[in-house]
Amino acid sequence: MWLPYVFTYLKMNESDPRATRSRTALLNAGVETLLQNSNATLTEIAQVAGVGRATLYRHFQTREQLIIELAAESLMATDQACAHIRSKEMKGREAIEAIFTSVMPLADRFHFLLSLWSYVETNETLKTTYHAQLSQLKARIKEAKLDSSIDESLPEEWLVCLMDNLLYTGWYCIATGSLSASEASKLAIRSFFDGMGVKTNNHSRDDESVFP
Amino acid sequence: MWLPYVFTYLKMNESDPRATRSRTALLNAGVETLLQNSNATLTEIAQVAGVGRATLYRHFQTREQLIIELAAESLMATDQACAHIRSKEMKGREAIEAIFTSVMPLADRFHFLLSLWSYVETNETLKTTYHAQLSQLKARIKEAKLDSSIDESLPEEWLVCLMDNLLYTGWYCIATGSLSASEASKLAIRSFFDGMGVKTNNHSRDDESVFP
DNA sequence: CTTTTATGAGACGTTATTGTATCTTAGGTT
DNA sequence: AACCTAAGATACAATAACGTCTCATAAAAG
Repeated sequence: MWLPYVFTYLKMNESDPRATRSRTALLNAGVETLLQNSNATLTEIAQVAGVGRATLYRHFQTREQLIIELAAESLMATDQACAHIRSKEMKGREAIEAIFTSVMPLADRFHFLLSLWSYVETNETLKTTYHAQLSQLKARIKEAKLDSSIDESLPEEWLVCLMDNLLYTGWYCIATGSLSASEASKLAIRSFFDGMGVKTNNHSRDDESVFP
Repeated sequence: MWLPYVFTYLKMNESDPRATRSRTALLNAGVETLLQNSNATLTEIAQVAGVGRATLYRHFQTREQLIIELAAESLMATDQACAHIRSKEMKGREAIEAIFTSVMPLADRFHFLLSLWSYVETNETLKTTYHAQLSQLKARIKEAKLDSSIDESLPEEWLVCLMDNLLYTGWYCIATGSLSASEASKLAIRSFFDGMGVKTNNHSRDDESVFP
């Protein structure tokens, strides 16, 4: 499992099952609590985790370090969700559809990451990882333009931001319970390539309507 | 001009030019400062406004009241930007295109409103206004489905959230300087109805590409 | 069974921000 | 010119949250 090499703070033996249990509980509680309220206190996070506040401070030196590590885990989760896209060397539209399909079940983590971006911006390791992901995404967009899946006149920044926000839209609809992750990813793919108009020609891979 | 009837707190004569000047400066500084950092302090807001902190407290009883009033102004701004759509009784796709065109120059206010939603949720007047706007938007979407501009199988919640996020995408690109409000609204309209694929048929009103 | 170590509870100090109050000054009205 | 009133500076009190420290307990290791 990914080791938090981004910083070296460590007060105890991480292989002790009590320490592993506490740390995992804190990270999970951190995402859950901070997604609901980005100003949630450390006391609230510890309570949700079911551990003492002093224990939280044994695992994370400061509030900022907890958040940085939560952001690192979210980045790593989305990165690992896309690992098969790299290993299979998917390109263009195929890769973009796979990104939507793979990341949408993690849309909560993705949204969480964006909501705490001001913390992430100060951490060089996280910025490096994020920018590596962004470069790969831009390469896939460029390929989709070459294979005529995307109109090549469209600005790259708009396309990247649109993909981010389609993931957000999916997260929102999943969170409110109106869509499953699968439905949301299909709608995101359709929104991205075909828009919300009535379908008039058959260049979409998934031809049948998302809803009967 | 819209009077903040949502609450009756008022310590001084609002028609005094000094009071009007201070209040306007505080509201503008409030949006600017809180957009950058939703946790900005009242001291920071007063400094950006160029008024004393005590003056801020003469105009707004608490931090929360300032924010509620900022949200009210943002709601009113977007509502007034769409007034001509109502007065001309625009429907369906025409109305939706006009919404994008009218609101996009106010995308910063719109984004600001969404970022402070947790405050708004506690204010009945703001919620009422927002839900009235939402009902009108849903009516326009329903009309667009009837005039075959939107695939009627698509879920309403997705469509509404997508429009919100297209405005956010526009705001982001305007804020980073890569697009003008006009360019952004055209891209939002195209993204919404046609998606990012290569154009293969001519059902869009604005047929020429956004970019040559 | 003994030793080691992670943890929980609680006390404490520090800091930042909010909110209140007062006095003096200067802008606006009559 | 006189009067009224909005504002700026500053001091003060209260509160919330962060971060540190200590002691006793219990879980894990040997």
